[in-house]
Amino acid sequence: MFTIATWNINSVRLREGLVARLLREEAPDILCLQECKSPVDKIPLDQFRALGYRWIVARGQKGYNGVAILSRLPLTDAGDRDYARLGHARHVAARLENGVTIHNMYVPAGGDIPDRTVNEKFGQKLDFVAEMRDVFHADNPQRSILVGDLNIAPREDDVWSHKQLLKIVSHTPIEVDHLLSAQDAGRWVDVTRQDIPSGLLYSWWSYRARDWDAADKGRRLDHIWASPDIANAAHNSRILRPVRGWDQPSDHVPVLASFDL
DNA sequence: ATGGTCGATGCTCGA
Repeated sequence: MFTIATWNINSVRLREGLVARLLREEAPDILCLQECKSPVDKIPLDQFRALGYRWIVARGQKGYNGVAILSRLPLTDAGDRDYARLGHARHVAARLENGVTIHNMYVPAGGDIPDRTVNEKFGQKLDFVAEMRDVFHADNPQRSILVGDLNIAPREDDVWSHKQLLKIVSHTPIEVDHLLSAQDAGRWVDVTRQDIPSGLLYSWWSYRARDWDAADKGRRLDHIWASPDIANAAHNSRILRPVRGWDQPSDHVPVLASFDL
């Protein structure tokens, strides 16, 4: 059995202490981070290594994006893909000794206006997710786990108000269609919703609220998917809402799942 | 309809 966590950390250097706290308190076997906002050689790896996370696979760039996989189980670098040819560090994969492949993804946020004719970033987001669909269609994932900040909340109960968010980037019908097409192309199972089939679930709350907890205007942007051959091994999904209340928090909280493999 | 807050960078952009 192993546990995996995904967390958009919004600067791994600023929040090195929060990462260490999560590793100490939850001790996931694998932690996938997004928005590290750091070149790989400036990620503070020594503290993570000291906590037992000796295997690290990462892609980085200065100031923006960046993905990293910290693991206390041996794993090897399984490459990356430049989805939508953006030249951004938004994907990296790793392989465990049991043959399981882990994809760590950071889908573009997509800007404010949900119209690709006036907002290039929205088009890039759609293209990114469409390429995910094509890749998974061409080569159906097996013994694979996909985690990350997908920046789309697909279900009505993944947002605080379905109606009020229909024209808000992250919950527009075209984004949801794209995400579900990518999920379906790979026969991916949404592990979090397999474990927690109903009810409101959020993994992100904006910084721009006076009181994020009281307002509770969240969205489920962070996901854990599994290929169908291992999806029944998944259990014990959790979203760590209290982490949003830690000092100097990320606007995202960790999402976890366990796999009996 | 608007503005609200973060982080990295370097006096602005992306989220």
